[in-house]
Amino acid sequence: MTLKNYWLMKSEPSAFSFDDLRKAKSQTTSWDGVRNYQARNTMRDSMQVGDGVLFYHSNADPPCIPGIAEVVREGYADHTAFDPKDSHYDPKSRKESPIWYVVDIKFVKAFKEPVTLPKIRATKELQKMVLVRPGSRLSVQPVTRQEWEIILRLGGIGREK
DNA sequence: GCCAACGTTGGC
DNA sequence: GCCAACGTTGGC
Repeated sequence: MTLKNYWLMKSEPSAFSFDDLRKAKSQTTSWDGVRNYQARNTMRDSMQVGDGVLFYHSNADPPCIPGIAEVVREGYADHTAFDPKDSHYDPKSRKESPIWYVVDIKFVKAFKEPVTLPKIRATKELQKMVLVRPGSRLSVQPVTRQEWEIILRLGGIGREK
């Protein structure tokens, strides 16, 4: 048995919001368009079905985590890289040797109260989150189990399952 | 809208 | 392999 891991994934709500995920077909989406190698590696190599995901709204006012999702499909090729008409098209990525990967995530639950970035910054136990590390811009990043539980408590969900 | 910090690109 | 220039991210 493998232990469940936790992650945080950033999205600009104007591009794709947590509510978009809730309303999506099967409440599921493929996390496409990521063009950063570190984030790619995380999705390709580390994220597993059942892992918990904090959905983060960047460039929002205030930036916040509105709720949680879960990984429902592990890393596979990002098809948007193959499509010349797609804004994320990358001619260097070929179907026989893809460069970019996605995972699928599914809506799990909205927080009673979104956990805002100022709230996270003000919470002592969350000072070491990758999210608030100075200079960190990673769009897919690891979250510790402790951080996960604190965020859920702040969001009003409490202990999950 | 500004701009600092970061990642990538490409000339040499 | 260095590093300047450029594009992007994302908080404010």
